[in-house]
Amino acid sequence: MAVLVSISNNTPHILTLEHGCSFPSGPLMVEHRSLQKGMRNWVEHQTGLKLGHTEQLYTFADPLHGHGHQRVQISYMAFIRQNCDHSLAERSIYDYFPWEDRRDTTSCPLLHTIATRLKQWAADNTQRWQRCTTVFGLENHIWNDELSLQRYELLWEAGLVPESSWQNGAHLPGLSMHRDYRRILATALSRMRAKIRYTPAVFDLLPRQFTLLQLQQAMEALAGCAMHKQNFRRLVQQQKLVSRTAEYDSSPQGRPAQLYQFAPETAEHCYLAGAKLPLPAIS
Amino acid sequence: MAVLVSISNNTPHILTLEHGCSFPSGPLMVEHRSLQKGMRNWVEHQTGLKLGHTEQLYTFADPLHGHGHQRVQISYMAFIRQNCDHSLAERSIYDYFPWEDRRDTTSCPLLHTIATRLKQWAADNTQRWQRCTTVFGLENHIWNDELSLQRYELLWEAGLVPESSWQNGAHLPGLSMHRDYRRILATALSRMRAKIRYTPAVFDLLPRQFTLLQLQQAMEALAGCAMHKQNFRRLVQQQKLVSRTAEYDSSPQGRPAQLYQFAPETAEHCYLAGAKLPLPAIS
DNA sequence: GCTATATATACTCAATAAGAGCATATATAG
DNA sequence: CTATATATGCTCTTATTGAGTATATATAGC
Repeated sequence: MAVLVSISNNTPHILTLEHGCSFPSGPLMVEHRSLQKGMRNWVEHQTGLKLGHTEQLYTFADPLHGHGHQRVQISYMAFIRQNCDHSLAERSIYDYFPWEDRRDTTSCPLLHTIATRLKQWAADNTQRWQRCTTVFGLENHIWNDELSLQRYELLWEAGLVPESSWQNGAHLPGLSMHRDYRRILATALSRMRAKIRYTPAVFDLLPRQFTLLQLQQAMEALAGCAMHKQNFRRLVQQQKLVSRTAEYDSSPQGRPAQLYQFAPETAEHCYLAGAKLPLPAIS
Repeated sequence: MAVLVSISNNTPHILTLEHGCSFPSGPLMVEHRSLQKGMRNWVEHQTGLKLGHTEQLYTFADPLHGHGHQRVQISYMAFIRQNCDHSLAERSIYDYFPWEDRRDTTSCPLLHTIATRLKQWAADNTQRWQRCTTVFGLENHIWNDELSLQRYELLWEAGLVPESSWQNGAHLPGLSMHRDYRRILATALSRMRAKIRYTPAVFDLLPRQFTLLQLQQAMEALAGCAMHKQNFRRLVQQQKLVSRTAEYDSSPQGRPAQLYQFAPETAEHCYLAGAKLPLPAIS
């Protein structure tokens, strides 16, 4: 099972089947040297895509409906370069987790709803409310973009998503998926946010040549929060992550942006985090 | 397959079988609700141990010797509280990776050896040498404790460990394991170093009550580098991670240290990194 | 009681790194 | 010439962190 991630319209998307309800998947092939090679192989056959940065997410027992059997599912996450052709349906990751996109924070009504309903759920259980505040960055806590899985699990426990068996009252907006696939997606989101921060994995999502603004917007799209332009560029250029090319972007308007390319000298490690815009604490 | 980690003698240890060459392992049980539950179950049956922080490491295809078949191996890492009784043989993690223990950096001859041999291997391949310097913190790079897997893989590629098929000349000191289990162990080391930094997982390795020095020494043991005492305490107490108990350590000599316990209010997230002692760059 | 020892604390200080703002340069379309 | 959108340069404040100095506290042994 593969969570295939790409960026379009400045938003992270996944490639889905069954109207956005499941991921492409394939068989465990014995003849391949490794499981990852096998996965690359069937993804390529199904979609014709070349995969960039790839990592294993999680292996779990998938109860086959109807039978008393279980099947082992191994989930992967892989990055796909922008503007690649394929036949699968793209969905925005934030269609599944609207609360994870905080790029536009000018009054975020959804988070208010969540806070209110979580407070109802926590009631007078202070430890439970403590968890809510740290995970959702409420009160005087700060929002941590890598806690997307914990947030989803908290909403699940609180019965605010349709997947919860004891779901009571209106659930939150956001597309659902089959089985516990939305949980896998939350895991993938958390992983990709961690990965782009400390490794040059973003460059596998961008075209070979890109403007610094495109790079920043890709980071913002994945992290789900806006960044300070000057500080971001300071960070990128200090680390010599990119080198300028001779070409310029043929943008419709304004000064043409210089095109850059990834300079893979520092391939193992980098730091692309900081430079955030102020995220007002929501109480 | 489970990498069971505990701390004794201020050093991280793993529980092993076959003279330190393999990990305890058990069957995939269909009747359990999740794979992790199943793993906990057979570990408990084999060893009688209660597991603390547990996470899945990696799933891989294990070629069964002799047959043309493969088997799927799911590896886990789990923490075990100090002073627990069990029947398995303990081995220091640093018996397998001597270069990963940098707590005593007063002239480290092994890293000099590694640097020399890697330089021979890199020869005039500058990109290769670049990788060596970033991963091993050579020249003006800093040592990153979480890159233990990359370091092992680099040594493997360079033919400096006995597992490399093209291993040429004398290999580095350090115990080996069956199959590619030492690679799994390197993954586990990297993961545990990352985990203790951002979560309160260390507390699953310590006794319920511990002194701040014990806590620091546990962190140092896992991270493989020494820390600055005052700064470490500042960090721990700023975050209110621990609360003092009424009791004191009955130490043989010196002022008795106060015993603390984990204060799980901040259960989801914390930061226990900094406060390192200077690590001289080795060139 | 004095000393050696090992711990526990209290501060200070300098060097970065990070967040945030202001200003200006540059190119294009209309 | 102007509106627009981008690309840069520079400053300033604040928080964090690495590192050092000094001192307080309790115990065991003499």
